[in-house]
Amino acid sequence: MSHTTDVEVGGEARAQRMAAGAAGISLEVALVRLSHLVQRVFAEVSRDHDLTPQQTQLLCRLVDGPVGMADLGRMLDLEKSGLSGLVDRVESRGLVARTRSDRDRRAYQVALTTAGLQVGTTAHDGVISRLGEYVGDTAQDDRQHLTTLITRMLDN
Amino acid sequence: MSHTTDVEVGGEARAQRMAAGAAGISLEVALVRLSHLVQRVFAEVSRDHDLTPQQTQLLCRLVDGPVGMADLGRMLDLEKSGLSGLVDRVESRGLVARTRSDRDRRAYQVALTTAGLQVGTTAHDGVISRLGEYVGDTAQDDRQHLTTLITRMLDN
DNA sequence: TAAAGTAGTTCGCAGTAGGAACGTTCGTCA
DNA sequence: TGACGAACGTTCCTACTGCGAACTACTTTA
Repeated sequence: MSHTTDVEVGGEARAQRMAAGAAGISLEVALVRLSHLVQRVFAEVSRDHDLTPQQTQLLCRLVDGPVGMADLGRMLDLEKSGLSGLVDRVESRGLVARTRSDRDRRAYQVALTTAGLQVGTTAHDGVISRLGEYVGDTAQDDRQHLTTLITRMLDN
Repeated sequence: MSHTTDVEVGGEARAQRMAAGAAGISLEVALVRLSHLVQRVFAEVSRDHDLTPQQTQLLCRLVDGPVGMADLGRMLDLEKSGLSGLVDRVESRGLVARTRSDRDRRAYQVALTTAGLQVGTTAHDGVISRLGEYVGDTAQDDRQHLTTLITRMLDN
């Protein structure tokens, strides 16, 4: 009854499609590949700063100012327990600090420390500039247009 | 000398920018957000199939036919040890099988089993169709425009 | 003021992912 | 042919990720 009884191989029939590159693909597939590229950029930049991609993501989300845990969880699509752990680890590196909210004494505000602001800013800039290299020399009009298209997807 | 000595909070100055939504952002930031959206779609679809996002990613990469471990590692940006573990876990669910290559007796070919092809195909289709919903009623011209930009980035 | 809801934490667990050390097999060069 | 270096994978170890459940503490509501 184990899985070893059924290991017939399937799917060879589709192998004739072009195997690599990014030629002749649909927008949806392109989006998946793009996401992968962005993740890789994050991973590379993170390594430069001795952070994990998620930690970098957290720092980048804080450069515009402190955010409450609940909002942060929504931003990062994390369950509260997962976020607790992430903030714990980054806090233990002295990059982030928790402060009790004045209005609601249950809630925390998560803010960058001085060191965290430094790391977060350069990491953020690093991600943006590397992505900029991939985007290349696109006219300002096109950039604006594409940004609008993407924004519409995001607001969906 | 511990980190607890320096927890001054910085970065408040930037807080005046608009905090939420996707308004007034650069193309690069839009790309990061978009990547996040794709990851979320993967997570949702994966949950429907009782898989993790990475396992889904693996299956989706195999629907076009068997792939060697080394190529798979390049595709998924994984170190060989990480890939070993991933394939182990998916294999133990009977969704994938390793076969020794004929030409090179060190190498494996990873292929979907019959069950794996089923799951992989529906997961793949699920991701594509959900992304299609986000793309929504984007004009054909605009779709093409976006696809072209992304393709150029990927070929970089 | 009691009940219900919200904000976070802790714990346990499975999965992710890198690095180092290792065994095999392959290709090449003397 | 035989030795050596390179390539393909695996195992072990470690830190991190992220979910769910149970819990504490504060807030809101009725």
